[in-house]
Amino acid sequence: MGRSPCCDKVGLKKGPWTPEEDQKLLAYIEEHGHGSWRALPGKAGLQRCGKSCRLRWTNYLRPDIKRGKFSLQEEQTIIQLHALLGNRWSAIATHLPKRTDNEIKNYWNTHLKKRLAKMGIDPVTHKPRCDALGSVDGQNKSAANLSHMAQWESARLEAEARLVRESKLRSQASFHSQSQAQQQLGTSSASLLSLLKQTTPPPPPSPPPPAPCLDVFKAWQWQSQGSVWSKSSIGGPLDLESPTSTLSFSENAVHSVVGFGHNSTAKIDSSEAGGGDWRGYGNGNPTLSTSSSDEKAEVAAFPTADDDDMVIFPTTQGPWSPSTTTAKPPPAASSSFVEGFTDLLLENSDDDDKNNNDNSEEEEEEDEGEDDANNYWNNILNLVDSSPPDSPLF
DNA sequence: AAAAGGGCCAACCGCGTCCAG
DNA sequence: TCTGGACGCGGTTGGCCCTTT
Repeated sequence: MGRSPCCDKVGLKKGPWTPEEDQKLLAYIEEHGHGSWRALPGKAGLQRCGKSCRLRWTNYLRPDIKRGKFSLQEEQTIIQLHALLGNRWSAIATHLPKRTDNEIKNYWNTHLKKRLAKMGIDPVTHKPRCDALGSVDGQNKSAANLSHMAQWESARLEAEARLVRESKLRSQASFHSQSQAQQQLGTSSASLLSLLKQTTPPPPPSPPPPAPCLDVFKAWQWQSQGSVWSKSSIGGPLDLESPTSTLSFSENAVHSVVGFGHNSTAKIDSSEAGGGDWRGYGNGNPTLSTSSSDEKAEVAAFPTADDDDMVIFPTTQGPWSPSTTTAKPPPAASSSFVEGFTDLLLENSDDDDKNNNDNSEEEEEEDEGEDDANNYWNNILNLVDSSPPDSPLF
């Protein structure tokens, strides 16, 4: 493949932007919008290629860009999302609305990557490194469990995403095929979470789909009230009987735009869910839950490394409900998002993070190894739980 | 005080994807 | 269905600035 660079034309300026150029670009976009980037430079009187203009706008001139140091919360978000998404900076940036992907990427490469390495966590895989975990068997096992959970979840997501896509294709082919697809979805959920089903009553029969629109990714909803097994933000009784998945079909495909950290319901219209942009799911990282009905089971299930021993994570922050499954209690306190992870971060902060020392007073006891790893991944899971619904990934 | 080294960040490059014709 | 233009994304680079020697 390969296309010639858009700035091959002689006479086009490259390199740092001058204030005059910024002003021209700003003024033009404010008045006309950017429209076609290709055509913009000529209209705006800039000797730049459209790409350069776009970059300058999105990374610097855009009015909604927050500049300056990253807050601790932002750091946590980046790290946790990177654990789930990898180097998909644009996707990560959607969770930090006022930060650009470029900025996040730079910050990661220059600060966070090093800090994680210092913590003994591989910044690429986010797995604790063996040499840093200590030699205690329990610690190693715990780390193995945690990474196993993440890997299992990734695989699960990939499988479900694939099935959603397939179901969409089928639904487009014919109404009959659509029913088939749903059957497969149910089957998939059943197989993926069969262990879970062993300990919970079977879900009620799924009603026929009202429309061929898929509302995917209803799971991981933020529950501000802290109810572990709660229903979707729409309300209604809690369905503990359907821990399978929450892929639902709804009449109206809606984009629900809710701010990060608030009650959120991820909805993706059928075009996105089926034939649309699934790039974000390519590596199977983001979380997808499906259900056979409109019920949204607020649960994420992970096998441990033992695999015969399912761990059920409440996807909300709140008290663990022992009545839900035979599972173990949550492995670490997810209730303190900041404390656990922040301590980890601050503990390993470089000198350049001294501005965050407000929290350092809270650093007290630390259970090295297992607790750290638990906190690390639990916070990642919590973050997924609270991910913004308008993200292309969740 | 000057040179060297490293960190940081804005900008560029090339590839992948989307979409209209 | 195919093709090419346009855009978006992630990796990389160049150069400024700060710190260290």
